[in-house]
Amino acid sequence: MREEMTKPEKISAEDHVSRSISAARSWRQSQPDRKATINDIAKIAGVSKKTISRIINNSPYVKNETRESIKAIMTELGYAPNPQARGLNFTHSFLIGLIYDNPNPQYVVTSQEGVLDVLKSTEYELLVHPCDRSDPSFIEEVRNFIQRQRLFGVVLTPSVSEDERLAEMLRSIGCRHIRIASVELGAPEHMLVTHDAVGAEKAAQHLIELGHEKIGYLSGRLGFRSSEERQRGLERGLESAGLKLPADYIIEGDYKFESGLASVDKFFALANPPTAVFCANDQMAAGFLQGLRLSGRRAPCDMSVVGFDDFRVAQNVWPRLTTIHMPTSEFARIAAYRVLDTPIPEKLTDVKAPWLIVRDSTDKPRKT
Amino acid sequence: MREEMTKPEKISAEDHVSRSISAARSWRQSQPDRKATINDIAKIAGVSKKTISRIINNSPYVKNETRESIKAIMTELGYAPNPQARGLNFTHSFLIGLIYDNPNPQYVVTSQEGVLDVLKSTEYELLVHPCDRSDPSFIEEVRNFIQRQRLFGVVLTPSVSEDERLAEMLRSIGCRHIRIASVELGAPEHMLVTHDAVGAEKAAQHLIELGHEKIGYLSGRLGFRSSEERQRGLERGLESAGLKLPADYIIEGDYKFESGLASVDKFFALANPPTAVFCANDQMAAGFLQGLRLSGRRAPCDMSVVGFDDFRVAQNVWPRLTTIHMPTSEFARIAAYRVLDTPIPEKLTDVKAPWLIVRDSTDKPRKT
DNA sequence: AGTAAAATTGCTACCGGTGTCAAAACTCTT
DNA sequence: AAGAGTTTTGACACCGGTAGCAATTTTACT
Repeated sequence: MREEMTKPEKISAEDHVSRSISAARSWRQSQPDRKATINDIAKIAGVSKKTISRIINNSPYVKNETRESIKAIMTELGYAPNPQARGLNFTHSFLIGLIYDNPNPQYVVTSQEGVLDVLKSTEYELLVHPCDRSDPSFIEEVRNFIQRQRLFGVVLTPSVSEDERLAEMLRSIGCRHIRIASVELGAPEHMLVTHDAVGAEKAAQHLIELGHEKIGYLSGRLGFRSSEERQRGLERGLESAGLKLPADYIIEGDYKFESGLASVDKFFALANPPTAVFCANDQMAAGFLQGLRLSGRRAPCDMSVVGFDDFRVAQNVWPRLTTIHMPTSEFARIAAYRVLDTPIPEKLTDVKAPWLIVRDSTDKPRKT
Repeated sequence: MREEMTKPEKISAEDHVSRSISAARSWRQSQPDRKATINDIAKIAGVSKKTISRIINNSPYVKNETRESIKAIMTELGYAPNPQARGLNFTHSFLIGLIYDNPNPQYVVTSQEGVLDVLKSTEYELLVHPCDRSDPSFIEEVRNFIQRQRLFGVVLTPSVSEDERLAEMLRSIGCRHIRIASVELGAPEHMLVTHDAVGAEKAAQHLIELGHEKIGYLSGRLGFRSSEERQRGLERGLESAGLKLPADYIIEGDYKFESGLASVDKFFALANPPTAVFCANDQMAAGFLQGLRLSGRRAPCDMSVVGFDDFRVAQNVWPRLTTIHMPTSEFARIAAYRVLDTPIPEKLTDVKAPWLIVRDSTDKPRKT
């Protein structure tokens, strides 16, 4: 198309690219098992480091032709910039932390993989960091971790996410953070609210629709916001049907299977036992089902049981649990996007409060 | 003790230290929210960077007095060297990778925390990396991950640990690695063998001692070494009692709950069903128990069931599972020590093959 | 005290990138 | 063809560390 003299110094863009590629190939010949650095790429392309750097960082100030041939070289050599070296200039590394103290492996793995899924298409990596809130130096310990690694930001899951001192520390050292929690505890820009109460309310409604009027609550660990919120939601649901949650219908659990099992006797020791129990999580509900069986009873005929979380256990017990589905993975993804300050994809923008999944552990109360 | 003139230039070591500390304090005054770097420490201590570096790296060529006062400054300022900057000089970062594709969250979390527990007292951090062996570019993907992050080393858990192409790639790029696997697959210096067959043999012995002679096997996913090994162990146990595992007593599962559930009908469809079933993992055993119940049967009276792993689910089902305890966390720790090339603490040196845990899902066969 | 050996310490370059700012190479006008 | 404005590019210092080797101080010994 274009009319050009075939002067040696006037070569087309394609030629430029293929010339670069062959330069890259011959470099690889001479340096078989060394990974290319920015300097190598610069040398091969015959430009300065800075220009390569511009391409790494998507600077617009690079001629298209130059960009093409450099990119060709990078592809040819499988070049990837060293994140450590990059992080050295910025004040942070390209690492995100996932800070958790949740004892439920399913929860941990689900959140973890949610975050990882988002990071996969970025230059960031995930550092996992379990912690122990009961350790007096735990704040210090987390701070050291963050500062040593120059973390870009962290995602906090319940129940560490509920810790105000931790949040304050993060604020004070200027570390980006998103707290996944059942309710808004602090500055909204750092919160990702899972609205446990709304989920619990749906559990209540479901039981009420089935005809239950005497509904008990098996709580999670004392002092955990999630447990309080789930109770609050239950109460709200009962209230809007003109019902109440009497104090003796609340049995204290600790989110573990055993406490669910043990609670059965406590509920049935009541003068007027409930006909349905809402458990603060699936683990306890599974324990509850087992406790029922141990005492010669069965769900749902002797007692309706509702769980919370909808982890795999909910489908692995018999009867399979009616439960509240918590979109844990989705929340983790959203948290990751927000930590990175990246727009949240449409698919996730309407992730909402947890919802009800009806299975086999709930039915009408026996004596209507 | 020592006789000394109180010349001004002769000050005691303690003075030196306290002088350094107050210098550090006043530095912090002037730079309230900046983290100290090696340069700051050097300036405060009045020595060169290199000397600080020597202390960071435990070089013996530093006078004790100097060391003390510099250490005091570091402690006072909470100084920690930037691992990125350090990694830039070495050919690797201070990051360890945990590469997994195990779908069992309990397994993942247990291994992960085992490794983390070891890394806690080191300068290394853990990068988790789930992967998908069915993805054709998975080797490439893992290689990119390792090379981009300049990982110091990786721990591989089953079943990625069984992948020979992956192991070959790691060898070729010179990345330290330990493969946790049920049997020795490659160079022993890279293997950590869990001896699943030995565990399975114990399961067989247990059932045989109870009087079972017709023992079935519910396999894990086809092509997984762990499943093959567990079968091999079972067969070995049977053989040494003069028994055999007939081909139709082997039902194919996939390690998931559902396949355990579904297998019940298959076993009972046999002309001469077994009186006991050894399941390749607890998940399937839990499913098997559920399947029994669904078909109106019960363990252990209608069928004895043995699992493998001893994860929490084993205690959460009813009847609680007799199973083979796999010391997953301990193996993960050992792998971590070996990747770091650190001596393995005594407590772990005698971690051995998995062992039997007898609970409620096994008993004598009904008709003796 | 003088000197060699040993113990400390610092200088300088470098790891693989990025920021600043000025220089060079193009446009477009006139 | 020169001048002015834009677009590209590069030189250089620097991020926070480490390595090699030379320089300095201390110690031991005559």
